[in-house]
Amino acid sequence: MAIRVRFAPSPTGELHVGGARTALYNWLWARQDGGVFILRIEDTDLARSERRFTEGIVDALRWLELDWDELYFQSDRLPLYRRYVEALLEKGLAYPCFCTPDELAARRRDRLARGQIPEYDGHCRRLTEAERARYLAAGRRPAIRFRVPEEAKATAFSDFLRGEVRFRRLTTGDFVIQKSDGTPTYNLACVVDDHEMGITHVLRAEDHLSNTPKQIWLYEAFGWESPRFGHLSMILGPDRKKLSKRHGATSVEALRAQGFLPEAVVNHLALLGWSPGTGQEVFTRDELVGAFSLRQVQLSPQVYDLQKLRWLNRQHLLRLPPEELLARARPFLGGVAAGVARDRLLAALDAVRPAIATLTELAAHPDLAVLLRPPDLPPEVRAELAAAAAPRILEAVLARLPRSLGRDDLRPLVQAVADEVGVPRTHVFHALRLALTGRPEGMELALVCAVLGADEVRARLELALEGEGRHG
RNA sequence: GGUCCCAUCGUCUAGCGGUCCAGGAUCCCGGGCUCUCAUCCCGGAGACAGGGGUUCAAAUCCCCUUGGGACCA
Repeated sequence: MAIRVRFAPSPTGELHVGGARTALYNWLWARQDGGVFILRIEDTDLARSERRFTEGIVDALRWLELDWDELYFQSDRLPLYRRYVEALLEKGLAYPCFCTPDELAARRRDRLARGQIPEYDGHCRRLTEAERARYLAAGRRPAIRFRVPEEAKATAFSDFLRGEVRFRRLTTGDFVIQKSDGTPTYNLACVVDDHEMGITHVLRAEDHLSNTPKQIWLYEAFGWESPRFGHLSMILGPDRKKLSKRHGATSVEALRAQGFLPEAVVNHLALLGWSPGTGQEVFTRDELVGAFSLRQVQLSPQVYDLQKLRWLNRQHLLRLPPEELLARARPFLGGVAAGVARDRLLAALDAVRPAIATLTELAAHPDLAVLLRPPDLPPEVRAELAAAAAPRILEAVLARLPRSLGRDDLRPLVQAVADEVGVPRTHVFHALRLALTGRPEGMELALVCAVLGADEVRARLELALEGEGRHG
């Protein structure tokens, strides 16, 4: 039977890299297994969920091209959860709890002071009908708690990534499954949905490991077969703490804005906690679907590292066809590319790409601006071009400039000019570079000339000489 | 505080009892290529947390300690 897996984010923030990795691993598994990948938005916490986050997460997953087969919103399913809570109440497996947050907090302090575990003390476990009626009459809205069976306090399950996980005892007592406002808690909604949706394997991060026993008891209370659970490691920041906003670019959205390619982000996330064992580092999405295996996932937490992402991004950038590179770079180019002919743009982007790691760097690279339009020559550059042999060098280049200037044509030309003027070849390169680009460093000059073309080179040289005349 | 998970170069990892004085990638450093800055190529530095076992043999298995993380509050 094919697997049914899901990714179930809460829309309380942007999609961060940890969530994205969980989504990716589920997706890879489903795709290579011919299974079903379900996206479920866990938006029952009305206070913390926001629509814009839902949209952001969905956008981010689309951008990563992690397509889902089914989509659900828990907020559409509230009556369902209530019905199942009702069923537990009827079976006596759950009960209303009228304790207020203040009362709970006070009693928890008491327990702590006496050195006891700060679990729920079961205050409302055995209320009589009369007592319940009195609370209701007083206007108290009850939460619903799950009655944890004594024998369930020690429980174990087989994690399909970690093997046997054994909990010696529970530390929370009867836990809430429905809040006093009638909305379900995470564990309840999660169990109901995983069952209703026929989830076969729950592949999620380690932060849910300690929730698993509670969910298993719920499955038992409902009389359902539970899915199999597997818990991935956490992704940490450089300080080895759970990744959060203060670590900078931790959301997929932020990575996108910084000019990372989705295929690079996917590649990087795949390698963060998984290894093919072959030494291959650069993967296309299809290659990942073929190579990925849960047997090779690392259980220790990993530190998120932008360096490796940058390197991978560069590898993927280098592999893009020029047309595709332009399409990807477009949103980042802004005014730099305004009014530039398409062919020139294609050639310029292609020429600059070995020098950069991200699309933002590409757009901001000085070499790119210089290839797209003539530079303003700064005063010190003008001065240098007016001094010594520079004017003679430029004149000589102009005189020998061929009709078309390929990448291999510059070197002989420079050599000839050097011989003619009687200066070292490097002086010719230097003067030419200054005149053409306005800067002392930059990409290979022959490439600059090839991209610019003979006409543009001539125009820029004339401009430089003219300027020299004016200021000389 | 309790419960659970984890432990190989700074980082991501290979290694699943002998082929490991531990391999790859990234980062860093040096050299080469070169008109410059990069790219690229070559080289270098850099790790089995500690201690006990088990075994002819342990990075690999077990235990303890230490460390890191998560969850419940």
